[in-house]
Amino acid sequence: MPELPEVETVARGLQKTVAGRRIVSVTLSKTDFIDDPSALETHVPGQSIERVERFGKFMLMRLRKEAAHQPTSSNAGGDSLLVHLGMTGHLSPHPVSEPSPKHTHVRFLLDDGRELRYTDARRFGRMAFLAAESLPAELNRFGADPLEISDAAFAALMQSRRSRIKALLLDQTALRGVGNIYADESLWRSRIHPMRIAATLSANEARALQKNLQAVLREAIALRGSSIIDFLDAGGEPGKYQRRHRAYGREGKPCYRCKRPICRVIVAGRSSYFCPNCQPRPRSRPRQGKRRKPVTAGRKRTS
DNA sequence: CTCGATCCCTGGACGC
DNA sequence: TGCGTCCAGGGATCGA
Repeated sequence: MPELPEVETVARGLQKTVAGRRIVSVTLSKTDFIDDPSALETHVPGQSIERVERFGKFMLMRLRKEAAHQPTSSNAGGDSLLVHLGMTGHLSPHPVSEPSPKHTHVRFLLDDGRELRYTDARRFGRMAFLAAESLPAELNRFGADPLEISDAAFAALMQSRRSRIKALLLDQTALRGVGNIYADESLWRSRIHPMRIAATLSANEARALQKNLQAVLREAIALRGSSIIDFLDAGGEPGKYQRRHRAYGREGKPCYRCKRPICRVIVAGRSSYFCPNCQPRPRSRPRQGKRRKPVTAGRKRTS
């Protein structure tokens, strides 16, 4: 499932193989995962792919109009194409002569005779053409990049939330790019239970989580991501990071630290793998309503 | 603010 | 061999 490292891998691959190419035409089949299919068909042909970047779990393809009088400042204010791979999305260039696999929903014909194809069996992905003026608002909906966030901002984020840490890590408006695998891996490394309330993490725990999250993401990028089901990079190659998983997908298998079996619980609607020994349950059950009586003195004024 | 439930969608795993 | 059922899971949405 493409998360930050997988998307980074694909984006780097596309940057090498299709940046600079002009899109000659666009062919759509299923379009229910595209924000505005006709805008895509209308505005993309004729533009060239200036750069391919990652933004959270999105691929951000910056376009440039070939027409002569466009602002030459290039990447500042062009249109762009946003692509989310969802669970099963693939985006890669192929010779047009090569038959398209099933579930190929978008084909961008390039000026060098290849085709950039988007295939996605489950169509959990998303594609959107964004005119220059609408890009900032779209990107602003998302939180900080976990690899770039400052220590202070990460600590402040943890302190400000009463949600369970696993849910917070998955919240794209808080941090962009973290998904189920890397959330679990970073919590395991940090010895933090997925149901801990974020604001109850100590300063040391928060710092450890930040560093471990960043380390996990960097290592995964170096190994070109995790291939669980069918992730493939832009060159059709699987990643290798799944071999390094210490928690994710290991229910019942021994913890790499203490040998006790890894457990699975559902948090934030997602399977969460953790070691019950190394990652102890929070003391009080999160959100149990009435615990103790309001006790005398101070009710904090909350609003 | 935060939660769980529900839906989207298809293919792979599993049981008989 | 074939069929039915369950499950995975990112994200949007809705009601609590």
